[in-house]
Amino acid sequence: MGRHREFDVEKVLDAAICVFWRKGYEGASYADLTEAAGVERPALYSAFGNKEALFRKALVRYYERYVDYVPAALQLPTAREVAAHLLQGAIDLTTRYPDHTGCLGIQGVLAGSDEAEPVRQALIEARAEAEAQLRQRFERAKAEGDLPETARPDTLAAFLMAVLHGMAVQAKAGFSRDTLEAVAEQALSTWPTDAREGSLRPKPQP
Amino acid sequence: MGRHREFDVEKVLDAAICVFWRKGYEGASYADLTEAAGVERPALYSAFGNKEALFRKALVRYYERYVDYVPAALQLPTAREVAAHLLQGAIDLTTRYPDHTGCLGIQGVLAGSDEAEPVRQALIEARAEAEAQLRQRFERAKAEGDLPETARPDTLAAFLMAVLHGMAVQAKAGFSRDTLEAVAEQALSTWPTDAREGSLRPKPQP
DNA sequence: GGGCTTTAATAACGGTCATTATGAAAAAGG
DNA sequence: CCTTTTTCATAATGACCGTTATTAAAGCCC
Repeated sequence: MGRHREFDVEKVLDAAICVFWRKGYEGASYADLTEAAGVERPALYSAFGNKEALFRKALVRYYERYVDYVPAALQLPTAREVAAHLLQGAIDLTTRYPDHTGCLGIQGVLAGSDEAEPVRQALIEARAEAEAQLRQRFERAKAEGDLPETARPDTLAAFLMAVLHGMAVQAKAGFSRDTLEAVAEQALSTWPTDAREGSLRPKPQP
Repeated sequence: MGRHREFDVEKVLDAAICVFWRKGYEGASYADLTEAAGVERPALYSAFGNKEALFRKALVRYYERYVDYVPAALQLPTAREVAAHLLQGAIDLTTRYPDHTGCLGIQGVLAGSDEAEPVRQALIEARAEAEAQLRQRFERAKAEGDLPETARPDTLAAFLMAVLHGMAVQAKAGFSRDTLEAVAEQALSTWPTDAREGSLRPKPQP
C-alpha cells in the first residue's frame, strides 16, 4: 500500500559518499548532496534521517565498498604482508579518483566546529578499532614466530596507522602515486624481520 | 591624530591562533574569535581585513611562535639529527596544549568547502615549501657524506613529512605522547646510516 | 576648548545553513 | 472508483554565517 520510492537508496548513498569524500562532513551541504544524488531534500530526510545519520550510513557503506582491503590484509599469512597490503591499498584508495582524493574517514577527524563533534568521535572510535585489530594481528604474528620477540605490536600498529594517515593527508595535498609508493617502501624498510625469514625488500635504496 | 587602538594586535592574533587551531579555518566563527579575543567584530575587520586575511596573519605568527623548531632542526649537523629533532618538535607541538591538539597547518588542508579553497592552497604550498627545504637539507647531507650514496633525499623528505602529518592526525585523535614517541622511534629506525657513523638507535625494540 | 580624525560598540544586512510544514501526485486495498 | 497511505516537490522556517552601516566615544591639532 502507498506510493513506491522512486530512487535507489544505495545509489544515493554512493553519491553521498563522493560528496562527503570531497568536501568533508561539514563542507558538504544539502545543496551539494541533493544535486549529486538527483533527489530532493525531504527524500533524503525521510530515507536516512538527518545529516549526521546520512553520514554514518554513508560511512558504513564506504568501509564496505572502498576499505575492504583492510579485512583482506589482516588475513594474509605474515605481518609484513599485512603491512604491505595495507599500504598499497591506502595508496590505491587515496589516489584512484582524482576528484576526491584522500580518505573519507580522515576528512572528518580534523575539521572541527562543535556540531561535528559526535561525527568526529565516531571516526576516532572507528580508527581506534582498526588499530586494535592491527595490534592483535601483530600479537598473533609474534606468537607464531612471524615477528621477532623484540617486536612491539602496539608500536608497529601505531606507526603503521601514522604512515597511513600521513599518506592520506599527502594525497589530499596532491602527492603523486609514485611518491606515495616510495613513502610506503621507506616505511616498510623499518619492518622488523625474524632471523628465519629473509627480508623481501632489504634496503629502501636499490 | 585620532583615537588610539585599545587592544593589542598580537594578543588578538594569539587568541585567533588558538581558535583556528582548535576548530580549523571553517569551524572557527567570528563569534568564537571575538569571544576569545575580547574584541568586537568590526575591530577585527578594521585591523586585519576579512576572515581569510586574519587566518593568514595568524598562520604567519603561528609559524614564528610555534613551529620555530623547523628552521632550528635544519641547522643541526647530521640528517638523522634533523629528522629526530623534527619528530620530537612535532610531538611537543601537537600534544603540549590539551585544548588544541594537532597542528594548525594540517587542520585547514583537509576540511573542504569551496570558500576555503584559497586557504587550502596556501597551506599546501607552505607544506610543499617545507618539504623542499627538507629535501635540500638531505641532498646537502648526501654531498657531505652524512647520508649514503644510495639514499634518496626526496623519498626521505616525503616519508618524514608523512610521518609528521600522520602523528598530527593521531594527536588530534587523542594519542598519548608516549605512543607518538614510540612511533617516531620506529620511523627513525629505518634511517639510512652511512658506514662511517654508527646508528644512534640501531633497533626500535630494546 | 572646538573641529577633525580614528576607533569602539550596537545592530543590521543579505546569504546560506539544516530542517520541516504543506499540499500535490502516485500506488495499493476495498 | 474511491479512500487510504506513502512519496514527491515547492517553499518556508529560524538560526547562524561573514560582512558592514551607523552612531557614540575618545584622542590630537589649532
